[in-house]
Amino acid sequence: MNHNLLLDNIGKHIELTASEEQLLVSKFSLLQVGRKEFLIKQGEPCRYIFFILSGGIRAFHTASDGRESTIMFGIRDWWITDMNCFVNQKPALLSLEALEESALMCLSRDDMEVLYTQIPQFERYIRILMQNAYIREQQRALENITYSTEERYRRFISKYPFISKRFTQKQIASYLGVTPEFLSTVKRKSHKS
Amino acid sequence: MNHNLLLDNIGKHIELTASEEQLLVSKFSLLQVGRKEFLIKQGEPCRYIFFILSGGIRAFHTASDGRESTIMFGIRDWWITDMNCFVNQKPALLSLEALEESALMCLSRDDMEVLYTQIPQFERYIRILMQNAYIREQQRALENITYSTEERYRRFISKYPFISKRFTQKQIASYLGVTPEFLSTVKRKSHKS
DNA sequence: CGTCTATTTGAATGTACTCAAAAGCGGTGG
DNA sequence: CCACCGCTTTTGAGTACATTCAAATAGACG
Repeated sequence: MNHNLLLDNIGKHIELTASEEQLLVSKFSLLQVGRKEFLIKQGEPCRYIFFILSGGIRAFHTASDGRESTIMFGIRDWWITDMNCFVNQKPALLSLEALEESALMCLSRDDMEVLYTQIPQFERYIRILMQNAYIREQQRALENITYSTEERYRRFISKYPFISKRFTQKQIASYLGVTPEFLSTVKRKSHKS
Repeated sequence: MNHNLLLDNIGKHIELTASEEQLLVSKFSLLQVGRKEFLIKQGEPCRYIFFILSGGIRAFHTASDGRESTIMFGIRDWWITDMNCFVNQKPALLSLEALEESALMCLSRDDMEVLYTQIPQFERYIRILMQNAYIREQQRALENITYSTEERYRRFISKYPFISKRFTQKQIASYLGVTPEFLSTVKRKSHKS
């Protein structure tokens, strides 16, 4: 079933009864998207949070001059959304684009609130998720201001080997905050040493 | 009382009964520190999460070459800790230093777990805090890779006017990830335009 | 197979850092 | 309360890092 991966993920952090599992699963719907389709478009409302069953998703921001900054990559077993817009009901600052054929479980904000109230353990699960997300992002901010581009590239590929294999240099460059041309020369110099 | 500010902060997000408030408050202890004292030292364990009643705290990382990267500033009505180390019981990656005389409410990890279990609403409160912290840090990562130093400086002082008045240029530079010398020239050019 | 996009490479330019020295400012002790 | 000391801030010259623009090559997709 589609729900197994989701329930396994949740089961790593909390325990649910069979009826709670049933309620939880009933609030999700399945979405299949193809390459280059968008889950969320910058400027539009963002109604769902997504759990990725398969495929690959990129979350990015487009500045007024057209430059893209990649905020995160999502693959199997990861959650993804524009959290600020999802939680605070604002127009999205991010776009979410499928980089491959992808399958997702979608949960609306209203249903999420229902789950918080009816399954207190679900709120614990999400607390832990948010906590880990916060720790990760703070770590990223630290690395951004502390390390050189070369070191940040090395750390990225060693921390997310799956991602660095499946996504392009250009996308990784926009995650690191450098141009693809510069990342190319950094890699060349890095190999020589 | 010392607890009022804390209970007011919590009360913005959830409602507690009188007995829950009493239990909650009983788990906190008061700590007063002077200028230049440390709450946490990098490399040592980090047992507490702190709620700031008054004063100012800086969280920073020191790299092997001695450079400091400021991760966050904390003032009255804010929570602060090295979350990764507090949650996962690892040696701290950050130091927390008082920049002024400060008063704090301290909560240990074990007591926090007790509160999660005994007061489900407290877990909701922390879920919301973690959610907001995640959103803020993601926003910061976005701004770091998208905007120029001048723009990031402008955004910082307009978002945190209190902080930019109370803390030094050097500290703000280390938060933005540039040298104090460069921040100085950026400010000069920014004024002229 | 052809087209479109990603990647590499190089030259010129701009951004940010290092090092050094002078000026400003705040805290502390006398 | 003032003077000194230490640290922060400013300023400038030289250097290293990173971008822009352009063109050639290589890969991916239909």
